[in-house]
Amino acid sequence: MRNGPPNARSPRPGSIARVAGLSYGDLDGIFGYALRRAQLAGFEAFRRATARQDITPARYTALVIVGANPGLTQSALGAALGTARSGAMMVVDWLEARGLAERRTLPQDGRAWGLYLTPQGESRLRDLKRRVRAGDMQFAARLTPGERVTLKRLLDKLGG
Amino acid sequence: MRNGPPNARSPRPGSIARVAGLSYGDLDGIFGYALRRAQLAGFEAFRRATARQDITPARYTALVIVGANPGLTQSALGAALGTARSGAMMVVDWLEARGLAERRTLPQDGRAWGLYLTPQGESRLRDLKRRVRAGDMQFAARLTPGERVTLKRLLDKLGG
DNA sequence: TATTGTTATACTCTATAACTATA
DNA sequence: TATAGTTATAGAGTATAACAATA
Repeated sequence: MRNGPPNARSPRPGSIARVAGLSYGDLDGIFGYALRRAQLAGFEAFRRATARQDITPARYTALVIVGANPGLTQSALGAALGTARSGAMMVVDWLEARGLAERRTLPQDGRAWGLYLTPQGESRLRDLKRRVRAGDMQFAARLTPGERVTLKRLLDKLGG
Repeated sequence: MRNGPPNARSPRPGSIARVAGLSYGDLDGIFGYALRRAQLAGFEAFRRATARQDITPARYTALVIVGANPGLTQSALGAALGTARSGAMMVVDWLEARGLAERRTLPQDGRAWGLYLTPQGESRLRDLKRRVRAGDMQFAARLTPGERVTLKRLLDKLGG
């Protein structure tokens, strides 16, 4: 059963704090593992920044991308999210059910929908952007400004 | 329906290659997003390195940690994996069903099991370590040696 | 009382396949 | 025939709660 406030996300696996006295063996030599740990800390920062917002990283990503690419099709959104069409469908259903986005027919292609944020979606996105940026800056504050620039450059080399 | 070879993992969401001509808006300024992209690339490297092995990052992590901490309890393993006891149970069931690990009674505590790798588990782990290390090095080869040292240091500052 | 392991259950996410309507 | 969207279904992963045995 859920124990959080209504419409809140269930707690993330999130904090995998190191267990004192435990050996992590080879894992500490694997970049993939270090990336995973850092990314979970980033998830946790996102979760804190969007607490009681019923938002997830995937939903936030969809909001940002639709906002930045009005008229986008669901297939294109699915490609951007790295998910199948059916997954994009569910995200768009979720956004539409909350009045944040809408599907409009496209004159040039009767098969596809164009996706657009509603005014409430735009407003909601502005608020979420503020929260997420602030949480992300707080998360990255463990690094110096120079380290942040370096990290961003190296991550982009690895992840595109 | 599954389309891979028997016992293979289903394909990861994995490659979220950038969609040409799409704007990613604010996402490119968020460390959490860059971390997520890089980590997915790392997952993909892990998947390639362990193809047709029916292994997952979580199972591999469990193997390494049990191997490095013989006699570990399931609760401690769950804490290391950042999962609930029931989740640790399922991983251990999986390892035990394949003869890779075993539960032994602990004289000092009748409630808990001690976890140990079997000889097959040790052997399998040695092979997997070779594969994972090689895949990880290939993945990180996109960086210079100096960049790799720097990245590891910065990730550890973020993820513990 | 608290903790360990266990079981049962529910929920989320995602992939797959089949279907329709358009191209 | 190919593609966009839709629907239904299945599987993996994980959290929660309740329980028995032990501390």
